[in-house]
Amino acid sequence: MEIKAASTNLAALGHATRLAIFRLLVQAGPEGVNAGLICDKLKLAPATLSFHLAHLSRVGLIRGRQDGRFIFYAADYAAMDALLAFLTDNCCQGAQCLPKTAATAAPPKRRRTAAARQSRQRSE
Amino acid sequence: MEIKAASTNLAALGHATRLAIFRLLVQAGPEGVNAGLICDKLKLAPATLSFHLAHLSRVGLIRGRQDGRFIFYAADYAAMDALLAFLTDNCCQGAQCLPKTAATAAPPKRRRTAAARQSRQRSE
DNA sequence: TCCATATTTCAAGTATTATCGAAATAACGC
DNA sequence: GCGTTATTTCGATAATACTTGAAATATGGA
Repeated sequence: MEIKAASTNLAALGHATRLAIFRLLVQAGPEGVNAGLICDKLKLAPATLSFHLAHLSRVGLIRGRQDGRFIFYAADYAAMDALLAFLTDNCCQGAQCLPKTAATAAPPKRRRTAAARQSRQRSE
Repeated sequence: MEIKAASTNLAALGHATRLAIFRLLVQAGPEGVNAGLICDKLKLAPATLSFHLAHLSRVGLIRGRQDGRFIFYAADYAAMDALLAFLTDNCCQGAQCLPKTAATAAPPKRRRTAAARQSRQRSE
C-alpha cells in the first residue's frame, strides 16, 4: 500500500461517525449489518449514514452486499490489515516497540539481520 | 481509548503529508528527527511543516524535545499502540481475522471462551 | 550585544468536507 | 400495477482544514 491510499483510508476513519460505523462492522463480523440497523444503532439520519457508508466503500474499507431490499455492509478485513501493516511497517529501528506494534514490526519479507540494520544506520 | 480520541488520532494521520511525517518518525526510532531535517526530507515549507507537527503533537502521536536550537520530534509509540488496539479491539467475532488483526483480536483481559462467545451471538 | 539559524505564529485566501430535508430509485408482497 | 419499505442522490448551507509568505520568537556563537 502506498501513502496516498493509506492516508485516504485513515482520513475515512478520522471522523467519529465513520469510525463508529466501521467499528460496529468490524465487531459485527463478516456477515455485516444492514444500513437501517446501523441507522438505528448509531442514531443517524439516513442521508448522513449513506454519505458515510459511500465514503467508507469508496476507499475500500467496507463492502455492501445487496440482499433483497436490504444492503448489508461488512468490514473489509483485508483492507484493514493492510492499513495496520502500513502503519507498523519497518517501525522503530528494532527499538522498544510496544505490544501491538511489536507483533508486526518486521514482516518476513523485509526482515533484516541485526548486522545489516546496524550498517544502514545514519545513512541515506 | 474512546472513540473521540481515536477518530482525532486517525484524522491526524489521514492526510498524506502528516502521515509521511509520522511514518518517517516511526521508522526513525525513539531519538527522533529535528524539524529542519524533516523539512528537507519531505520538501515542505517550514510553516506547513510546523502546522502539521503541531497537529500531530496536539493529538499526542508525536512529542517534541528541544535540544539547543533544534527540536527533535519522535513518534509516541504508546499512543500508536493504543490506536492499533482500538481498531482491532474485539474484532470480527472470532471469524477469519487476517495476520495483523489476528495478533491483537483478543487481548488477554477480554478473552472469552468459545462457548461464551456462542451464547452471546445475535443478542444485544 | 549582534548576527545567523531553527522553528513557530499570524493572517488571509482557497479548498474540502459534513449535515440533512426532500426527492428519487429499487425491491418486495399483494 | 400499487403501496410500502430500504436506501441513495441531490442541493443548499455551514463548518473546518490546508497552504504559505511574512513577521515573531528563541537559541547559540562571535
